Amino acid sequence: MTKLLIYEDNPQLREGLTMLINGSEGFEVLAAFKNCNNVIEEVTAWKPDVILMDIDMPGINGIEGLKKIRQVNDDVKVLMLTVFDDNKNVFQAISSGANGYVLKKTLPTKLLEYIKEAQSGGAPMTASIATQVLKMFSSMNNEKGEDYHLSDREKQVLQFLVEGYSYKMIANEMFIAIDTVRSHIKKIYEKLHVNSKSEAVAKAFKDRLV
Amino acid sequence: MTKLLIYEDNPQLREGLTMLINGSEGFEVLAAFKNCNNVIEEVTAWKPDVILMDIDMPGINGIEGLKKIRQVNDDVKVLMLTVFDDNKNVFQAISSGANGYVLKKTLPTKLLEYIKEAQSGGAPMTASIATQVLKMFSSMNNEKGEDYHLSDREKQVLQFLVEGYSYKMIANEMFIAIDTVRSHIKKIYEKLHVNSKSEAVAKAFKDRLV
DNA sequence: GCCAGGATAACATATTTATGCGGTTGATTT
DNA sequence: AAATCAACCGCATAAATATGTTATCCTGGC
Repeated sequence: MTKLLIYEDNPQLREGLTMLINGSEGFEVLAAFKNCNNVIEEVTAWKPDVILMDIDMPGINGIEGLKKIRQVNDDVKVLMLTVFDDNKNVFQAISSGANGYVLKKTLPTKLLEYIKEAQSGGAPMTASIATQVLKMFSSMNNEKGEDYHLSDREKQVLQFLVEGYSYKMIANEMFIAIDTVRSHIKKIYEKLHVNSKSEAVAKAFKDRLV
Repeated sequence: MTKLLIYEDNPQLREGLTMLINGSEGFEVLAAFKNCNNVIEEVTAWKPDVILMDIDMPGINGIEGLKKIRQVNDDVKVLMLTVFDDNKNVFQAISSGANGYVLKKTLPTKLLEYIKEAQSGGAPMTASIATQVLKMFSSMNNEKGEDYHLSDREKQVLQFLVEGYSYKMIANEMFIAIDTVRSHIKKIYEKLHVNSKSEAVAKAFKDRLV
């Protein structure tokens, strides 16, 4: 028997979800709340297997509710519900420890599948969410920004800078004179539009040149 | 009609997949190959909607095959198949432009669902894969490393360093003497175990202190 | 054959940074 | 009351960095 808690501010949807789930074999809604004001106490008292958490709630929103839950319980599976599939929320929910992220419009029978999937350690996501997650992922390390037209040698020097090498050390590593290192670095600064080592390093990280 | 290509070195599985898919309403396997040696030519010639790509193949493996495909075609949906759900492959596949990632053991009917999902722009993943993806994600930005015990003021100074400010500018911004800035920075270096501005900046990025 | 651009190098100079030492003050803890 | 610690400030010195200018060599493209 899968025991659930529901957090959803819309009364119709809250009731609807409760009815749907309670009417299904193997599921039981322990309680349903309209806000997260006492989420910690409620979760510790009821000890549910899975929590359905609406994201868009007045007062304490779903993400904050999720964070509160994770302060006291890492085991309960939390399935985020939302009408929007906007980027920011997905990312935040995931990094805050959500176990799944489903759109409200995908409700009817699939939801029960998702709940089971979450309970058994999976990470259910509706297709559109999964796509977003993959996009974020692949955009995160996409092809080391080839945009500044750094020459091979300049890229090499920048790499050393990022690793904290001094000019002298770089000259040694690359078997060139320190003055040549200077020349390269000056060129790099021009191309990156910076004027100090640490700015160059910061830019390298930000633009994933390294 | 969804048109597919299959890349799978195991003859039994290759045949089995072809049979299964061809026997299903609305799907057609254009061809099935046992390696990726001519993947570019094959894909351009057949123009499939979806490609099933085994990861663990001798010679050119599935990831490399995927990369080759992406050199010439960004539209075709590529669904990776594997027996293992090891971390490295998942990550590589995703960043190389895979549209989905499913375990071979989840084959029978679900696979057809996954294919349809991929074709319609979704990102089908088996539960265990999705879990991994989420884990990677959340491990990537977990709780701005509060581990170095930087004081509030030190964090502030570090922030300025990251933004490329010189000591003098920091002193101005913070309404303190430049010597105080020095003191703070020295303390920061001790705590971060570095000994230059750029190293501190690099560490700040790496450990997500900023 | 000429030209652009990358890689190399040298020299000079001003500024910034790193490091050592010293100190005062005020808030918090023990 | 003593101890601790963050925040503040000063002075001195050596090293590293930033900036400018100039020049050679080599390579690939027009």
